[in-house]
Amino acid sequence: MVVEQKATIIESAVPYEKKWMEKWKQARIFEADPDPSKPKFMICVPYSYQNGPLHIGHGFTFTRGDVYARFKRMQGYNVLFPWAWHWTGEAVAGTSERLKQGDQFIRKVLIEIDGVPPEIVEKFTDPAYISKYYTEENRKVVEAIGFSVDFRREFYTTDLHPYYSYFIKWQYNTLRKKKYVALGKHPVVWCPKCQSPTGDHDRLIGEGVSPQEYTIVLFSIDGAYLAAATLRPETIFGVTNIWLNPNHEYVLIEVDGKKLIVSRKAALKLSEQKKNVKILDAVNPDTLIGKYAKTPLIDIEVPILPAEFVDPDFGTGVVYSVPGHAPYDYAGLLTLKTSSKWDKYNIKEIVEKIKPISIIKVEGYGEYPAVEIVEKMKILDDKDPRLEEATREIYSKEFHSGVMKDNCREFSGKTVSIARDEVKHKLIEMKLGDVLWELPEKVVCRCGTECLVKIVENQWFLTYSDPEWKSKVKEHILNMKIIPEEARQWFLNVVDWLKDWACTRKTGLGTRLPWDPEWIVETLSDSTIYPALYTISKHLNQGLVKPEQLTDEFFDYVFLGKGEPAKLSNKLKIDLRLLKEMREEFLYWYPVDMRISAKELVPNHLTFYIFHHVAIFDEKHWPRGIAVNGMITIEGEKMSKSRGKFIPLKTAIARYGADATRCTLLLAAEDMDDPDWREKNVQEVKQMIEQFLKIVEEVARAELVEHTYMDRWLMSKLQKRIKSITMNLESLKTRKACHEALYGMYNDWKWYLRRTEGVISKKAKTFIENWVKLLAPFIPFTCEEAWSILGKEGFVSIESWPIVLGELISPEAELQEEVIIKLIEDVRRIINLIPGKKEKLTIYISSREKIDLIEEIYKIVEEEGQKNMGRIIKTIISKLPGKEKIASTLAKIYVDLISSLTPNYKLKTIINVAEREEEIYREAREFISKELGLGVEIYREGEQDIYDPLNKSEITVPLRPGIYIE
RNA sequence: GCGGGGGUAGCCAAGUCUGGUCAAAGGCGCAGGGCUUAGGACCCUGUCCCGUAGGGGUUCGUGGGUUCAAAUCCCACCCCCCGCACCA
Repeated sequence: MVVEQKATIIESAVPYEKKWMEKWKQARIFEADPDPSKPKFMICVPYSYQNGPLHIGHGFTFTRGDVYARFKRMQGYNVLFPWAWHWTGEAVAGTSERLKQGDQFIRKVLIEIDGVPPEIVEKFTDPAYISKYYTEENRKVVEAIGFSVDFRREFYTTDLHPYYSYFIKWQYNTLRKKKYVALGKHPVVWCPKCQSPTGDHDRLIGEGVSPQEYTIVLFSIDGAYLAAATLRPETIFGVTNIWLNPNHEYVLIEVDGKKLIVSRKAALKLSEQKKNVKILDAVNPDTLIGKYAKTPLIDIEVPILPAEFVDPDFGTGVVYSVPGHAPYDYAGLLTLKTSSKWDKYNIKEIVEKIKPISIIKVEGYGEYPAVEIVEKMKILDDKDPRLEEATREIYSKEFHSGVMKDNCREFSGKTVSIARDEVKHKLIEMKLGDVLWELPEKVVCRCGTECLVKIVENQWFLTYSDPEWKSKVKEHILNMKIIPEEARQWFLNVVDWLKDWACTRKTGLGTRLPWDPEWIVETLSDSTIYPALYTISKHLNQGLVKPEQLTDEFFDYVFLGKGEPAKLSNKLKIDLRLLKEMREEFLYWYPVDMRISAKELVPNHLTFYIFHHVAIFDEKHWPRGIAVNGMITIEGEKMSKSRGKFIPLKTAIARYGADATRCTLLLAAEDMDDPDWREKNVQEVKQMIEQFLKIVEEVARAELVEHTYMDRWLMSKLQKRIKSITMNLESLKTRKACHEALYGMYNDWKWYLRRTEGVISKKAKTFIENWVKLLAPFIPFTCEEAWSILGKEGFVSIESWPIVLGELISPEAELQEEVIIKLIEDVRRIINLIPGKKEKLTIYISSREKIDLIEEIYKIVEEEGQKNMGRIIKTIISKLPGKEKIASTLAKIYVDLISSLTPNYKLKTIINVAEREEEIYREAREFISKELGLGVEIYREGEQDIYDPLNKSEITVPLRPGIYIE
């Protein structure tokens, strides 16, 4: 199959990005082979479904993966970051089908949103072509965005691929042997016209509606049964009558050897859910109304009455009435009492005798909650729309806090939620109950047909509900690295709640089930352990092994170590060395160290991924880590092709370049927060990246001086940045890490230049080199460019990650700068407060005696917290005779100083810097003067000839000088 | 309903685990200044309220509580977003 090349040109807005992409490719620096001398790190992201272009949502998750891969690679790990394409599923077939039918909307989306050239859209009537097309295009996007992928290992899924389906066959045979696959049946939303399940996106109406389980309760009458459907079987003890809608026709049907009376529509529904449903006869409800039927379990006779609120299209069209606890039923009785419409039935007398029966005790209500709420809301008949609301209220209250009263046989004293289940089972056991699946809301298929619920028979299930399997999975989840931590509980909950999963389909692309080939393994079920395939796909892609040679025995050996390689080599005619090499390679790379995905996959794919690994592999090969992240919004809105809120990655790259796209995404969110893509942000980031490159160019050109006064500070800051960026990356806090690497470093650099007045030292160049490295995982193209501008050989992508050099950390240099910044800040505040022109700043440094007080007061604060001001004041008075009057003010300033500095600085640092305080201001005098536009004079408290008109020198404390402005 | 996440200044968004350095990072917007032929970019300053000296007052969904001290801990409530299955 040939896919047109012109459709797949991806051009970045930034010229050098293409250059580096090609150089990487040429140098093959991202191809990873086993290397026993290095620790390995295998990272992957879930492959994406090839039914459209990769978009910025993919971009977000995948960029996080790439950043982590690049980071680990620079840290010296042998990193494997593989890639593949998901073709399995029914959506692509749906697109083809719609296109064939001439659906203009889908055509428009393909051309206008996805950017498919109009002349080839016609070929999209072949589902395989679609996936092929997007795979070709998206591969180019993955390269263009700079993901550091080993493309030798690439594959796509389904039996269209030479070997993928052999792998899936092995997987399913293995699961079946272990009894994790079983036959069963399950309800689906079904279109009778299309004769297929109607998934959410195949619907015109009823998105998100899923089948709900009703209990059928059989009331016997004349050798047949009235089949009432209910969500609340426990209310059977409060039944007073049965409702039929007299305006509609009912039918007598035979199911499982029993004769049932239901509405005509219900008969149709039942026939999709039960075998051998036969319609025997029409039944006119008039012939039943006024008669009595026998209630199961309690054997009492209840009358059959007319009610128009009964919807014959819903459930069975037969409703049993519980006026004590169901507002509709009580309202139905009210209607019968007040209206003369049904006089023909002569039921007035019967109706008069009916009294609600109280069977559930619920907080906040008396005997008859339904009666109460109907009266409270002043509802007068069964046509009142507020009955919906009343029903919801009572239903919910009783379900959550209701307890069955004494008149409920063996169910008395049980909570409603438990009794409901038990009554249902009892009824079914007695063959006086059954299950009916119903759609709580109307669902209409895209073809325009109203859907119903069908029970699909002989469906294959993955038995996720198996308690042993579950508990193994849960135990492993407790031991995994899960990022962020909150996701762990979510996983555990999902495992608890997961039921058996229908793992086969009849339509769409995929792999046939080996033992039952009319079924195709469903999309979420054929993509669980494929990362294992990456470890050997490199060899398979070379064509040295034919697909037919990939038998179950082959995979048993390579992945599970079963069997004798020599024998197997003989049998399969696979070179023994190659066979062993594949086994070795699997053992080298596996398990997956980190899998990164959006959080929407937690309740399905990611959990399945753990389940299947646990089921199939040795424990040492189970996944080590999972990181999940939020889902993209665009300008605050959910992504949506139909509303135009959709940005393909190729578009972002073409508009802003790969690095700006990556960086904008990374800066948008981390953990489970949803990132928001904003045009304004990406513009801003693009400029910032340009600014960064400009700085690198300037430094590369600059005449470097040997040393500046700010070098120590700059190096110290650098160490802190390295530490923080590394720590954040380690736990995939990509937002924080990227922010600090870009803006944090930038701020340090700006301050450095501001202080040195643009003079750049050799150390400063070191800072810039480190900056390039620290940014390399985030904006790799720009960093390669920067690296070469700095005159460096090779790729920064495979340089070593900076490590913290403890000896370069200088708290004194940092504190010194802080003191200067604080001084300037204080002066500015005062300048803004006092009127008039300011020309001169006088700084007063505290007397030397005050330095000793720092330690003494520090000790008091340590011992007693900040409470004991008295003791601090006394200490000050004893050390500074004659300062009694201002001792309390000084005490406060001291305490402020100490409590603000001690979290970051050791006492010794503070004292050392205080000793040098005068020197610090004298050194920075010119800078301070320039910053503030004031002349600067410096005095020490107590100095002779001191100029101090406001007596500011007196209330000074070390590192908190007095200020006088005039 | 169940499960998960969240409500912070004009807006976006950190901080919450590990209470005090938080009137609260960063960005945007806005205002003033510098640079520039001009604009853009860039740089500096300001941006809750009050204050002619580095101070004070009131804030972090709402209401309580714990504490010398709460955006941060505890309880209750209100509101928003996401998932709930055969769909990738």
